[in-house]
Formats: sequence, C-alpha cells, structure tokens
Amino acid sequence: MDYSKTVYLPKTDFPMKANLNQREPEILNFWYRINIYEKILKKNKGKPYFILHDGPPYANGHIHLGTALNKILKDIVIKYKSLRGFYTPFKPGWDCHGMPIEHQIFKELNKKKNEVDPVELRKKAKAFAEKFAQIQKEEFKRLGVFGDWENPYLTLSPSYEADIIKTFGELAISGYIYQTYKPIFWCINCETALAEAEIEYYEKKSPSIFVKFKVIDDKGKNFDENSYFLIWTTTPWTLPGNTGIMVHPEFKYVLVEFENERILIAENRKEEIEKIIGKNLLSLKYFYGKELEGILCKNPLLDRESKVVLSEFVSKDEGTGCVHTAPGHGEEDYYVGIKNKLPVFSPVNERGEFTEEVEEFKGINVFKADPLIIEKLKKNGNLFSSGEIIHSYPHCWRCKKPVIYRSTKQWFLKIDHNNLRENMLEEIKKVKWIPPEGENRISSMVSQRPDWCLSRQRLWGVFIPVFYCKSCENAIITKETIENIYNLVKEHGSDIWLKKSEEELLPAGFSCPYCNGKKFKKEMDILDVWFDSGVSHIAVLKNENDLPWPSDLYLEGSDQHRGWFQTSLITSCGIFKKAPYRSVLTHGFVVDGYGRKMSKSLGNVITPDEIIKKYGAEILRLWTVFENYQEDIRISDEIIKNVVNGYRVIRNTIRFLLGNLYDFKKDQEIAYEDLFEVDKWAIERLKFLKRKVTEYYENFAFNKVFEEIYNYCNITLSSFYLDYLKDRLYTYSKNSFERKSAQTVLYKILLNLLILISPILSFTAEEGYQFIPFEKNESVFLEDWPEIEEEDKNLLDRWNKFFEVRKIVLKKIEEKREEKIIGSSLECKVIIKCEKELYEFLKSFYKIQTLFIVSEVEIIESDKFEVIVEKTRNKKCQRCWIYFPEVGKNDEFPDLCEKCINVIKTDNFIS
RNA sequence: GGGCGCGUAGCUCAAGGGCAGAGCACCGUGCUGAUAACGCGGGGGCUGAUGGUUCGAAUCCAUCCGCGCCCA
Repeated sequence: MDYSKTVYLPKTDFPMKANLNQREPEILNFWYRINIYEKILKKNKGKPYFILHDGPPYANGHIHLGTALNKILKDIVIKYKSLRGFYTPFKPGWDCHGMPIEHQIFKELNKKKNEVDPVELRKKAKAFAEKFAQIQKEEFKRLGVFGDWENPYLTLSPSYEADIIKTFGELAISGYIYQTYKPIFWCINCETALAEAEIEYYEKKSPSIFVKFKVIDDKGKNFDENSYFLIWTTTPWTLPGNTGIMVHPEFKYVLVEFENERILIAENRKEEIEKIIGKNLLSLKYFYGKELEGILCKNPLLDRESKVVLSEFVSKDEGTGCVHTAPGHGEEDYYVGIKNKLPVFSPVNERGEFTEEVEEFKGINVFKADPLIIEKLKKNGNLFSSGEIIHSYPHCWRCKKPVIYRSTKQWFLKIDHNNLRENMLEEIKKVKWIPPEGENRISSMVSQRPDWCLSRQRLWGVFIPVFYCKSCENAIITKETIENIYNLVKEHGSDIWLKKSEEELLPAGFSCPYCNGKKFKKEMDILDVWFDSGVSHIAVLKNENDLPWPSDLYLEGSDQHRGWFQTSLITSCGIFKKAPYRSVLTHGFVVDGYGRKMSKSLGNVITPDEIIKKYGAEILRLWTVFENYQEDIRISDEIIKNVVNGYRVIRNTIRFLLGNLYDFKKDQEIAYEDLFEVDKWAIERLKFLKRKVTEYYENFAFNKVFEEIYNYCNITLSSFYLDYLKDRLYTYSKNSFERKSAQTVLYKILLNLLILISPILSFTAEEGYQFIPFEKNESVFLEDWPEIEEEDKNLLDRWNKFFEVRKIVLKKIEEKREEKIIGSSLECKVIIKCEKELYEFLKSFYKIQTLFIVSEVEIIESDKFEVIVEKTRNKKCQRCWIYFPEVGKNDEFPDLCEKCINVIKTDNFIS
C-alpha cells in the first residue's frame, strides 16, 4: 500500500515561486479596488493622529533608488503606526518650481531667458512638472506605498502658491525680509542671471597681473614706509570693486625688499615670484597670516580702503598668498566680505559696462577695460608684473561667451532678526533626531549659516510679492498688498503676477505708504524654490487640510539637514517660534557595492525599475531594511541575491504554515495550558519575537526587525520546530490532540508573522493573508497589531539548555552519517550518559526522541557525560518512517507501527 | 581645504579593554512527505593602515588612507 496517500501532507495554493513582477500588480489592483487607504483611516478614525509629513521630491524625472528608499521607509513607518491604531493620513507631495525644470524647458526650446514669453515658458514648465509628478505617483504606487494619491500636494497649485505668498508676507511684515547686494553669475551678452546649471567651463585667455596694495595703516606691525601687499588676479576689471585682501591665518608671510619698496607675500610663493620677475628677493620680516588681520591698504585704482581679512580659502599653490577680494564680484569674496563687514561694490551694469561709480571707465565693457586698467596701474606704479594666462573660465551655456560675477539687489531673510537663530537652536534641542548625530549636524549649520538669499532671477516660480514706488523707490510689502495678491494667486495661480498690471495687482486706489505715490513697479525676481518646500508644513498641514501641527515626523536623506529640515525650521520659527516636527529621521545615500556613489560616468547606476522588473517591488522593499539605512546603503547583484534569499526563506515559512492549516478551524483551538510543552515553547518564542520586533519598529531599526523575523523563521521554525512537527502533523489522526495542538500554534504564528512583516513585505503579507483558510478581515492591514505579552523566561531558559544538548547530539549524528552508518536521522538510536542532574532534566522532556528526530533515545545515569549514536535495530514503519520494535508483529499490517495502524483504522483509510 | 559620519569573513551585521561571533554565500553531506524546498556539518579574519597608552586593544588616544553627505 502506498501510505503517502494516508498522511496529512501540507496543502495550499500559496505558490512557492513568488513571481512577484506578475503577482504584485494583482495585489495592487485588489488594494485599490477595496480602497484600502480609506479603510485603514476609517478603522482608526477618532484615534490619536500620527503625521509623517512628506518631503516633496522634485518633479523632473523618474524616481531613482534614493527616492524609492525614502518613500518605502515612510510607507513602512505609516503602515506600522496604522496597525498600532494611529490615525495616519499621508499626503504625498511634489516640488514643482525651480531651476532644473526651467533649464530643461530652455534646453528644449533652445532659447534664452529674454527670448521667451514668460507666460508660455511657465505653461510648459507647469506641464513638465505635472507630467513627472504623475509619473512618479504611479512609480510610488507600484512600490506598494499607501497614501492619498488622489489628492497629493503640488507646490505649483494655486492654493499652495497663495500660501507661499502669505507666508512670505507674514515674515516680511515681522521684519525678517530685507534687500541688499549679492553677486551672481551674469551673462553680459544675454543680459541675464545664470544658475550654476547654466554654466559651462572652457579655456580662456586672460590677463595675469600682480598688483601692489600700499599699506596705509600697519596696525602697529612696524611695516616701513613704502610697504605693499602683493596680489595676483586674472580679472583686472574687478579691482575697482576691491574692498579687501584675504590672507590665510596659518600661512607664514614674509616682507621682502624690492627696488626700495617692501612687498608682503606668502613665504612659500617667494620662489615662484622670483622666477616671474627674474630677480632674487631679500627677506626682511616674517609674520603669520593671523597677525596681519585688520591692516589697511589702499585700493590701487580708487581712493578707497582695502582691509586685510583672514580666510581658510587662500590657496598655497598659486598667486601670492594675498588674495584680492571684491565681494561684489565673487561668491567666495562675498561670504568673506559679509563675514568681515567689507562693503559690497558692484559698479557694473547688466550689459557688463562700468557705471558712474567708476567714473574713469564709465560705459566701458569690463573685458575691454582690462587693458586700460593695466595701463593705469602701470602709470600709477602699482603694477608689479603683467602677463597672460590660459585657464578654465565659466561661460554661458547658451551663447558660449565668458560670464562675469555681478552683484544685484536681492531679497534676504535675516536669520538674526527677532532672535530667530537662538529660537531655532532652542527648538532643535527639543526635537528628537534619529540618529542623534543629526542634532549636532543641524545645530552647527544653523549657528553658522548666513542670511537666506530668497531672490532668484528666474521665471519658473512664485514671484516675490513686492512693489516699488516709482516716486520714492521704496519697496512696499503691507498686509493689504499681500492679502490682495494672496487672493488673486489663490484664484488664478502665480501667473497672475505676469498677466496683470501693478494697478490690477494692488488693492483699488492703493497709494504709497511712504510718499502717497500712485505709480508702482512690481518685483520680477522669483522666490528660491527652497522657500516653496520650506512652507509645506504651513500649506499642507495648517492651511489646507486642518491636520495637526507640528507633525510627528520628517523622514528624509541626511542632506536635508541643510535643506528642507532647515528651511522648514526657519519659516516655522519665524512665524510660530516652534519647530514644525517633533522628530526627524534621516537615512543615508544609495551607493554601489564598493561604497561609491552612483553616477552615469562610473556606469554603476541601478534603477528601481530594473529591480522591479527582474525581482519585484517586494525585493526593493526588503532591500531597504536589509541594511542599516542610517548609514550609506549599498546595492549590488550580490546584495540583491542575499535579499532574494532572505525573502525566499520567509515566503517558504509562510507557505509551510498555510499548508498545514488547510483543515484547521478556529473552534479547534487548544487552550494554552493544555498545549504540549514544545508547543508552549514555540508560543513563548513568538511572544519574544513580537516584543523585540515591536521594540525595533518603535526605534525605526527596521534591519533588526528583519533580522529578528528572519532568524525566527530560519532558526526557530525551519531548523527545529517545523521539522520536528512534521511527524505530528502528517502522521497523527486527523483530529487528534497532537495535530490540533500543533495547528493551534501554527495558526498563531502565521497570523502574527503576517502582521509583523506587513509594513515591510506588504505584498507577500497580503498574499499570504488572503490564503488563510478561515474567517478573517478583508485585508491584513485591517488587523490590529499583536498584543505584547511578557514571555515565560523560565520555560525559554529550560529549552535553551535542551538545545545545548541537542547541538551535541546532532554533531554525533553527523559523524555517523559521515561514516556512512546512517543516512536519515531516524535510523539513529541515541544514548546519553550523564550525571543525575542532567539525567533528571532530559527525562523530563516528553518523547525526547521526537525532539531529536531520531527513533530511540536512551538516557543513562553516569559519572561521565557522553553521547553515543548507533544504528537502531528496530524496523521502519512504512507510514511514519520511524523505527519501532513492534513493527512486523501485526499480521494485518506487518510494515506499520502501532500508532499508524490505529490512525489508518480510525481515519478510515481502509474500508 | 573645512564640518558630520562610516570602515570587523565574499555579503549583511554582532561583540565597546580579557580566546573575534551570527546568518547568508561557499564547500561537503543527508533526505526525497516544505522539493527550484528542507535538515546536518565544515573551511573562512593582520577587525582600513601606522604609531602610542595598557600585563592585555577590534574596542581608548594620535596620525594617515579610503568612502559618503554637506559646505568651500
């Protein structure tokens, strides 16, 4: 007789092979068909909120692994919190304005800023952003991320733009906003400001001159008459804008004798300079850079002071170690300038011509002025040496002409107004930063950051809502003007700023609060796109949706310490004096298998799409928790192979559990007290798992969640408990206590396991849940999180001791296997000799041979501990495969053991 | 160049002054009633480098190297 027909083997339609790429879309359909997001919210309606406020990704391309990682982590947090009973609305958003999109449109049109109709361009940019927001939305949904996808927030929506206006207005009226000069890249041919992305570097021939700055106040350093600082520059035209000289505080400087004059240079540059002039220089005096601070020199062209300031930026490889500083003509110069309170001069107009501020060269193009300036320096004796150099120089992407740095009036947010900085630093201390290093990072940035430049000379964004009075030239921002613009923008979008005249944008009959003037000019700069996202906590949480504020959590890449975390904090503290988040969780960056960042040039870029197509979104989800995401997170074929492996183990465990529950009914459940001890042990291990996993979820330690669950499946279940249970499940009578005790445990394990993995392995949890063959909810996400119970430590300790003995037994069995004495462990008889204490201990285990999965165990009291494994002399039962002495003694069933004979009879396998 | 962080087995991670461990991968092997599954066993390390403190350092200190983020 073929007894395999008489054993209760696992039965389930839950397939071993996941086929995720095919199955996931079906599960997604199911979720959207039953409207799972709404149902989860409905279930927790009235419970405490948990708000994870979504940081908006930029809508200019497909998602990459970094965006996928970020959104999956958010999804895990929200799913976990919702299962724990929190009310968790999640409103995803997109950042839609800004340079990268505008730049893309200009490239497509191949036109310059002043060649396009701004309204047309903005229309195209809007369509572009909306298109990619839509694309990314579908890509995020494909990852299994739940959220209010029908009503996301877009920073380009009129209501959001109106909130930007309103927030800017509030900050302005509170005195945070001011206007001053700042240098930017400027193309004098296209007459436009250029962003970093619009700059291309080419070789250019420039003058290379050394210029002397006469010392007029040596601050008691005993310089002689006729002492000079020597600087080197390749842009003579910036010298009229000079207001300072940078020296490095740690460099050694030397005052040298040259033709009856004293010249100060860095010591290590002396040799190079001697080469240029072809003469040796006599060293007179040495100084450290830091001793030179505050010395005053004279601008070599104009009647103006030039102050010596300290900067780490000074190079020791070129020039003289003394750096010409024109805060109006360079970004570095600018920052050093404001730090040291140097005046910012920018005597150049939009066509690149000197203004009347430099009377001598007024109306002359700066590049054409270079030789004239050199000539003048030669005449007034301040030219030390002059030549030419070919070097890499920034050019305009469009017209390919060299660009200049030019200062224009721009709007700033003052970080030290109203104690904003102190307030921010105080609030930072109250926020929980995860990991804790984040606090130090953002604190040091906030304590050092300069004022926030809000102006961008661009088209794609929200216009700075300011008017200038044509009579008194004052800038006007009042409650009334802001309110008027707010209402117009809310109704028509920010295009209204371009479409309507000043009169139409202002309240009817508005007159200048300073001079009663009636004519106005509107500001044409737009706001920094970081301001857009920086007000999201107001636009998304406060104004539009009536959600709780502050949010519970921000979760972004660690680069946002400088970005969104900070801009949000500025607007929030500026207006509410309070941080917009209670906690901030950061993750690292996706790098390749060697730890290098992904780049097109390295050719090591992996896309989410590739992974999804090849393995499924579930593998991507599991990858995010496979490593510690708080550091850089690596991806490579090998790592994905490991992830897939981990996935298979968990999936197969679920399959085995499902397969052995096909005939289980909830009312067959056995009470805990009545379970076999080993079954109780499995329950205690499950309690431990639930407790640890919950603790790890609470701490956002998702890699530990995975590790704990994986080890439970792999070690606790697969290599022991499930292997051991097979005999009871397969060979005992269908409704026997042995089977029902086991199934009770398997049922509890399965349900808990599915819930525990569902925030991470959402697809598989749902798939498995749907295969549960008895009464259940509509979706695993409508379950409650398992109750946390303290496990029975005494029981677990007792079994840990058992496992120590088991390990020795297994090793002895393996030795016999190597000697080819046995194959299956059921062929074994195990003899354990041991002292009384251990003897009593082992004797207390019910059917210990089944726990070792051997046929016989003999325990003998002895002085010495010894484990002996030999081949059993019993005969094999052809149904349960265990070797028993009684096999062969029954005439009717000579190849079966007593138990199996009984089962065969009672379960009616023979008629 | 500066700030923050990281560096332990091929991979992912433990051990935070006292014999460097786990899981996977790899190799060997068993089972054929979880079968593209499951069990058992094994090999594998100058703990990024150098120097120092210490009876003793993966662990504490210093310098350097490599990588990432941010800034210049």
